[in-house]
Amino acid sequence: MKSITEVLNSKVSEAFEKAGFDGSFGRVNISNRPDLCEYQCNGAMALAKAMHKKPIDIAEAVVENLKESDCFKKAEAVMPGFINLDISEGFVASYLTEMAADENMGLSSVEEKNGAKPLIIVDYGGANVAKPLHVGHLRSAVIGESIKRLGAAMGNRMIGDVHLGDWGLQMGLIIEELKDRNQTEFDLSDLEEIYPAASAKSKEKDENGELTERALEFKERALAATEKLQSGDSECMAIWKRIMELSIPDLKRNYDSLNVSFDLWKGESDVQKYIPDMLKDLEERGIAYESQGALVVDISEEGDTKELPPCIVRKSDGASLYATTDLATLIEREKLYSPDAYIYIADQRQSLHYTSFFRVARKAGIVREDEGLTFLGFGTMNGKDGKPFKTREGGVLRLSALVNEINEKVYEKIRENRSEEDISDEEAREISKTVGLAALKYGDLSNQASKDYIFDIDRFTSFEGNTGPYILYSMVRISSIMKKYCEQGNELPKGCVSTEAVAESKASKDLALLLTRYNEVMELAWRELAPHKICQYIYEISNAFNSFYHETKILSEENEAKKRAYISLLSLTRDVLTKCTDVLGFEAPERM
RNA sequence: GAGUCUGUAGCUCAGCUGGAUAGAGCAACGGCCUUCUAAGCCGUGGGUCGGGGGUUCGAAUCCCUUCAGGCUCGCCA
Repeated sequence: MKSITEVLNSKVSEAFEKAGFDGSFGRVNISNRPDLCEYQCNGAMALAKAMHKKPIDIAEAVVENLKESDCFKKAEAVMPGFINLDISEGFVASYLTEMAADENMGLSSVEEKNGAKPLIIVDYGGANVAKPLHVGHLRSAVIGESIKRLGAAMGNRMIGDVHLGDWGLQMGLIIEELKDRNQTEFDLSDLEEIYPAASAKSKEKDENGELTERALEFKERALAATEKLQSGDSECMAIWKRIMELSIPDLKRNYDSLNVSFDLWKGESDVQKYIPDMLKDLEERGIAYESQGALVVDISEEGDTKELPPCIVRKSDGASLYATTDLATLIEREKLYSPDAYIYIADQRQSLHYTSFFRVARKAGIVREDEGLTFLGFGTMNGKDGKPFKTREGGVLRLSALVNEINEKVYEKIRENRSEEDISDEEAREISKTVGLAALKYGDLSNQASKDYIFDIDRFTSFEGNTGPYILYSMVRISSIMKKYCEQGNELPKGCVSTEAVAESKASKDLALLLTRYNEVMELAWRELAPHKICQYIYEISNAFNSFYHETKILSEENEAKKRAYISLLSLTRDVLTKCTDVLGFEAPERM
């Protein structure tokens, strides 16, 4: 279904052409002066110079051709040459009716490529086995999940891969720590304690800030153990398997609590087998060469503002590193899935790594020319002081602790507002989880992904204004009305929004106009990989709905047809909000 | 030093393919619960869009310059 802007564009372009002007100037925008009009076209002013005409004359000539259109309620030319447009209620209603009848609510699916919808792999999460998830993993999980869902909503076939860090030094550290403790058996709670202890041991420093001998010795052993593991030592492998057995279900639980899920639980260990051949091939084809003992690939390209360092694909000690694994992963994905595009979601600070590894992938022909490689870098989560987020004690905050803290605050809030008889303790706890998650995710996603942002628990849980709970609250209000409407013995109207409902008041028209923009907002958010645009959109819808709600008595409306018309408008509002929040990765409770 | 990103109200953020009076939320102040959930609604005050140039009929938005801050800069991930 064409977006409302596209429809208006074509109408206004036609009017330009009919008046003898270039139709491409007939582009419309949402008005920045809502007091004057709903949409505006500024093309007459841009055109005036080239035509050597007064902008107002052009505008007036165009407006003459718009007067008859049943799409516009008002079309007027205003000095110096603005074309101000109001959309007719009838047109809005018919657009919304078509939208309501469409299974995708007017969202056009992406085009097929080679007979199938595009296949896109999203690489996010970045969890490390044996290390608990901490707040640093939050953004990747939340943004990645949203991008994956958004892509799917647009009709793409999306595959989310957690891309586990399961083959690195942390394994060696744990193996050696177990040895030091003479321990062979361990469970999850042991593991949660062992890794931090081992990590601390390897970083132990003396009063001068130098690593202690014990730390150096321990780290050396851990490196050796990692090496042993990677060469398939059976004892190390056994421990590794046990760690994986314990850790992966735990990670899944953690991600579950965030409503985040992955289709693939692949890790670095899965792609080790591709590395020797890959490096050999790179070297034989002259793409990689030795430099200072390491194997590197030149990645500089014309147009670079700065000479980029080569990408190291094998360390001078022969070990592999980040780029090696990422390239090998790409080889495996090509072999297994051969997708149309990749989206990597990671900390902005890794952007150099991604440009460099993308270039190697292209240069080596690991991915096809037409295959998309996109890096979406996110900014740091800072505390109120503007510095990277830490606990009060200065440590890293576990994700689970953060989630619990938020849920607890939401619970308190519910108890402030609802009594025990009203909402049972059990239900209140359930609702806290749902609302808390929305607070957390909306707080994150409503900021531009690429920017740093201040993570302020107090603000996110205060639930006033532009927050996740506000959105949910609006949805709950709608649900409540619909439920009562059905209890009065009515059936919910399906797929028809009447002109009467749109024209009821300024509030209803505002709401209706916002709803017409659903498909273009989703398309824009997808094109720019910008979930915050969806947040902004549902915030505007919530505002418009609440204003409407406040001034319109819905259930007590005596005119049944009118009541039904209101309900159909609210029904579509709820559907749009539900779909948008679903894409953002949270949902509304039945009540709150 | 080089590259890169950011700088918009007291605070947190939108707006940036140039358009008419720069928008929200929080905080401050004032109204609205016998009526569909007040986690709400309505209103008031608050801004040299870091500074300076330039392009343009028109700049928060484009270009140059300058200041301030963040981040990155071959064997960590």
